[in-house]
Order: sequence, then structure tokens, then C-alpha cells
Amino acid sequence: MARALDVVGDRWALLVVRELLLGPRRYSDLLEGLPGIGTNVLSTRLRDLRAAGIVVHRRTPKPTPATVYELTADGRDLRSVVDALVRWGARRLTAPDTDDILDPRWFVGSLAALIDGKTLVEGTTYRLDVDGAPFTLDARGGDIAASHGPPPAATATLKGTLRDFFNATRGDKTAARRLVVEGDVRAANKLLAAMTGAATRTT
Amino acid sequence: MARALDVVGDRWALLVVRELLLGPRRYSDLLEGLPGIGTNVLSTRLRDLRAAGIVVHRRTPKPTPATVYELTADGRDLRSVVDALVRWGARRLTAPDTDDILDPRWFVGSLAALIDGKTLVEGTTYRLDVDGAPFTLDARGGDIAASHGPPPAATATLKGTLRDFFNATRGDKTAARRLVVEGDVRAANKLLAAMTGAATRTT
DNA sequence: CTGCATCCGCTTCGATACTG
DNA sequence: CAGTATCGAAGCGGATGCAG
Repeated sequence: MARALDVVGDRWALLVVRELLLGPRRYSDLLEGLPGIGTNVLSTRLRDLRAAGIVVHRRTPKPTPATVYELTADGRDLRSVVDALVRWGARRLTAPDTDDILDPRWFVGSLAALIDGKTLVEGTTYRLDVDGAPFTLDARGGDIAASHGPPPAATATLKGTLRDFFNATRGDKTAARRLVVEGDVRAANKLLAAMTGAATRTT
Repeated sequence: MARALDVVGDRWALLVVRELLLGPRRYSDLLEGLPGIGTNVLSTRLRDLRAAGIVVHRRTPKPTPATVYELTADGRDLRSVVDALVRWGARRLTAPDTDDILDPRWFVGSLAALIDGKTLVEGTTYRLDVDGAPFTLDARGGDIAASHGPPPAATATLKGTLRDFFNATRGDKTAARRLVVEGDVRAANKLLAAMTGAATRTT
């Protein structure tokens, strides 16, 4: 464990990994996704994570010149660590302070960790539109992989505000009913059922 | 996750938790179990962890006056986080450097995280004597709980040097055969089989 | 505009020394 | 044994500068 903490024990390392678990991101995306990190710290973290073989950066000269950072296979394996932290931290999140949950990305990432993927049908792909931002939820191998951006093809789509999504995970069925469902209604209801109360479950 | 890291994201916090997962410990035990921590940092961490409801300290006036620190239920739940880190870090532990693995406590704690508890018989209690230090391994609920000290009653006992134990987890069958088995041989062999190659498995 | 590097004030760390 | 006090060094958060 000490070896693991040598690599991802720094204050921001796991938060950077968490951002990249949703898909590749640019330097400035990471900066705004990690409020308060400071540009020097981010560049140092990225360099360290790159040296540790957790992150790679790649240029995308296709449409616009930019560099994106993404996780290696080793980095993606940190999802078990991130998920464990999310699950443990979710129970201590007693008060849904208005300032606490700001970013749809954070919500979707946590959601994937909190839902029991085994209650969903293997291979189902969901599209979530949270405050207008599209995300993909993929049920495979008994757990759920989240990524930003819309899926090529979705089994079902859920749309709604971040607040309604959030309250739904805390057991608010009224909020859950406010979410707009499209596509396979049966599949959507399975996800809704799994979501409901996800943040308050002990497991 | 940010909330979780607020509490256990500090440099030594999870290492302190890891020590206490093996059972209650005194201040000076923790100091020597965490090389390089510095007494002021330890006292600060313990105060913070106590304020967060993860650790409590209790006086034991029975035989000798001393203060022991132990985890609350919330603190014990961090085992999933610690185990995830151990499993992730184990694969990066390529070289079995002679200086890397020093403490039998660290080995036993990692072992419990790396073994698949479902291959053992529910309720089995093992005693491990590693370099003469006794430990308890309890198979319950599909995973394995490790603690320091001998069990009241053991189904089987394994004795050996730390090096032999360690090499056994890396697939060295010669080292595994050097371990002395007492008690229920069938149960002991189940554990040995689960141990063998535990550190190199991908899962 | 993106992807950093540099400087600066401040907190925290690690080590040592000291006390109830 | 169980910490507190002190101190230099390192790292963090923030602002700014700057090349591609």
C-alpha cells in the first residue's frame, strides 16, 4: 500500500485520475475541473503520473491542435480505488449542501460507483443528460463504466437537472419522476430503481 | 470522493488506518510501525482522525496504564479502500527488494487483501506465525480479516520466516513447502493454495 | 488560447529536543 | 509512555509571464 501511495498518495493525484476516468481531457479542462489546484501543481502531477505509467499525453492534430491526457490500463485499474473512496465518502455526505455538488461530471462518476451494476442487464448502454451535458453509462462485467460525451447508440436515455438526479439517488421519488425517459422504458426503470437511494445504502 | 480525501487524503492518514486495521495499538507502537512519520505528525493525524470519528482512544487501566487507539465502525469500513490500494500496488511491486518488505505486520495485512476469501471455508480461523510473530486470519463473509495476536483457537497454523511466506505469495513453491503446517492440514493447504501467486495475480 | 515555468507567501512535513 | 515545542526544508495555492 505504501508503494501505491507513493504514486497516487499526493494531494491531487487521485482527483486527477478521477477526472480522467471519465475520458481523455485537455490540460485546461483539468484545470477547471479541479478547482483550486494551481497550474504548477497540475503540471507537476501530470508529469509524475506520466513517469509512473498511469497517464499518457497525446496530440490530436485532427481538427484543432491540442494535447489530451488519458489513462493507461494501469491508470484505469485505479477505478477500484476511486470507487471504494466514493462509496466510503458517500455515506459521510450527510447534508446535500447546495455548494457541495456542483459539477454534473462529479455526480455521474459517483453514480457509477454507487449503483450495483449487477441489477442491470449486461451490455446495456444508457445516455444521461444532466443539466444538458451528455454522459454514457455502460453496464458490463457486473459494474458500470461512466464516460463523458454521448454514446454512439443508447438503449435508453434519462434527462433532467442535476438536482433532480442527485435527489433521486437520495431516495426522493418525486425528483426521480421528474426525469425524462426516452428509449427502452423497461431498461430505464431498471436504472432508476438502482439509482434510488444509492447514496444512502450501506453497501 | 473529495469528501473522503478531506478525511483520509493526508499523507499518513491511510497508513495509520492500515496499522489499526490489524487491531488496537498504542501511540509508540504506531510510531515504530510507521517509519519516518515524526511524532508531531502522528499526534496531529490521530487528533484529526478522532475528530472525524474514525478513531477513538481508550485507556486500559487493567494491567498496565496505557492508551490504545482503535478504529470505529466507520474506520473499519475503510478496509475496502485500503484493500483496493493494496491490490493495485501489489502489481507494481515488481522487485522483491530486500529492504522493501520488512515488517511481518505489513505482509499479513496485504495477504488478507490479496487472497480470494471465497476459496476458503467460511468461518475458518488460521494462526500465522511469521518470524515468530503470531497473527490471526479469519475467513468470514467471503473475505479475510487479519489481526495481530494469536486466535483463541485456530483451525490450522502456518509457521515460517517472512521471506518464505513472501516468496510463497510470488509463486515460489519451494518456499511454500518450507512453511510448517499444524492442525487441520486440509484447511492449511487451502490457504497455501490461495496464497500461492497471490501477489502476481491480475485480479 | 493552450500548456506550461517562475516567483511568492504560507502551510505542512520530518527531525530533534523536551516535558508530564 | 504519550505526547508538545521548535525549526529548517519542502510542497501548496495563487498570480503572473510567456512561447507555440
